[in-house]
Amino acid sequence: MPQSPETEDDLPEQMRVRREKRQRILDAGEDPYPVTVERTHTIREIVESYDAEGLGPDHHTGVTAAIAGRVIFLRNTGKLCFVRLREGDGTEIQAMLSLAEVGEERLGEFKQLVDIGDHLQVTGEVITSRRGELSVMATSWRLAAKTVRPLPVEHKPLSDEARSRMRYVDLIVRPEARENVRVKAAVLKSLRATLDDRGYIEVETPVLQHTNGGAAARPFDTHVNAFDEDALLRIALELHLKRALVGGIDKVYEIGKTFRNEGVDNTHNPEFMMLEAYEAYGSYDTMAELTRDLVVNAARAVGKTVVPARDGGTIDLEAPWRRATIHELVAEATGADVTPTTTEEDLVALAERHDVALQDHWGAGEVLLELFEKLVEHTLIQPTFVCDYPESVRPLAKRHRSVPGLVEAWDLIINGVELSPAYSELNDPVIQRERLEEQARLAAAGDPEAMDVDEDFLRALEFGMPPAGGMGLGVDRLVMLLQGIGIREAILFPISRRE
RNA sequence: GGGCCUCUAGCUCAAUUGGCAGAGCAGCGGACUUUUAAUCCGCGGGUUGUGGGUUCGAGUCCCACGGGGCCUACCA
Repeated sequence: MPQSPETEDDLPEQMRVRREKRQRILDAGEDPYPVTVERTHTIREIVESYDAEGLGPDHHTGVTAAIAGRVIFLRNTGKLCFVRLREGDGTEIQAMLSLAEVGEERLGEFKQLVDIGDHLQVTGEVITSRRGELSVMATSWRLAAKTVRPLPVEHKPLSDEARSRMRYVDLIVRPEARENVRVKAAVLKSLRATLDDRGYIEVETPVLQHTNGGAAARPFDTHVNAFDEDALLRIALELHLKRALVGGIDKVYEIGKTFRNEGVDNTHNPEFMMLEAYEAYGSYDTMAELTRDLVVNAARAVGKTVVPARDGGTIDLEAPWRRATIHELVAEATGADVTPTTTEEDLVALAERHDVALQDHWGAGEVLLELFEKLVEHTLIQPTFVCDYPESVRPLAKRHRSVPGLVEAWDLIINGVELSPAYSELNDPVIQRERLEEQARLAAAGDPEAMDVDEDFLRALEFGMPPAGGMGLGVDRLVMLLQGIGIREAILFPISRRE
């Protein structure tokens, strides 16, 4: 835990010692935090250039290198010191400091002043040690940046709390933490590449909004001082990307943060990365193909096309994906006959038989959705497109081309978790207004997640939005799936309470 | 929101029935020119989350508050 002691005397012993070392360096006329240090090679360049086994032990390459990295291991023996340096990508190399090469004074200072955790620069010949390990035999050393706080023990895992609160420390001591960062970057790069290859245009749209819309969620409140107006943080990207569609950006996507002022648990963080893509003249069928490509390409990009499932099995993302209607899935799970014409009364009775609690104001659509979420969703381990929802639970989707009462929408479930929704997008401004006004009635009745009537969005639709397919994808959840980790590991700096 | 668990040295964890607060790593001093979580000798390091209470005596028991976790509920 960070501390702010009143005086130096209050510092924990190890911090006091390290501060004293910093001061001693200053007193000796050296800079413990130089602007820059000499660096002729990255550690990676050296490690990749030499094959220590091929060279054999005690080999001298005759090549002099200046390298820098964080001290992660230190062995101060009498006249020969060993120090393991690591650079940001995780590459490590050993440096050796001998009495013969650096002299008694500098060797003594090294032992006195350098700690595990410091950033250190050494210059010397690239050699192999007597044990055959690729090393730099230093002729000089210099601190690149002094570390005044002791690092945690490398061999014991940090507590979960310390991991997420002090990710900077987690990244130093845990390779998986570093890997998660790089995997997420690779996933983002792959998502963009898949979309860019198909001719999609990336845009950015406002985070600060006047109305709540695009999803069912509680927003964060904020305030715009310049207008003295209250505002909201967006819960989805949808309504602005559709405005872009109206304007003729026929294939459009955005990757960005969205914010939902709701629960925090192992699959929910209040701010999270969302991808949404819209394609003019597409439909939820073309979005299914796109989504599968996005997920499979991302999986290939990080070399994880077969991932562990939470039921102990595995998921082969390259295998065929199932497609089933929500009615079929609920029927399958309950053994009851469930179809789009099943009455609300029968659905309520079915919920009672399966101990699914309902809310009074729900209609048939909400009851069906609740049955699905409580009885089916967590059982869908292999990738499944859950299709064709009741109109009332998907207010932004277009009516089904052949089944009355349904809309063309699907949810992709993998490993029991919703990863991606998609619609054939509603573009009739009259019906859209009716649906949003119904949402506004729910909001007025106290539903904190209901959407507002976004008059500007409706005005845009009135100018004509082409028929379109649209999809969304939770980027953090894709990383969770590929890495088999929770959301607090998939997000570099997840939310936590003020300390 | 409800229930259960947890918070002790820089880190990870011990501490019997309420009876001197400990270990490993890390740190400090010493030895060691080939170490890999070195080894050996010696030494420091604590407001036991915070505030109350019970008690001759509290890390331990009670109350309140705070942080974290799990389950549950809610929330796509």
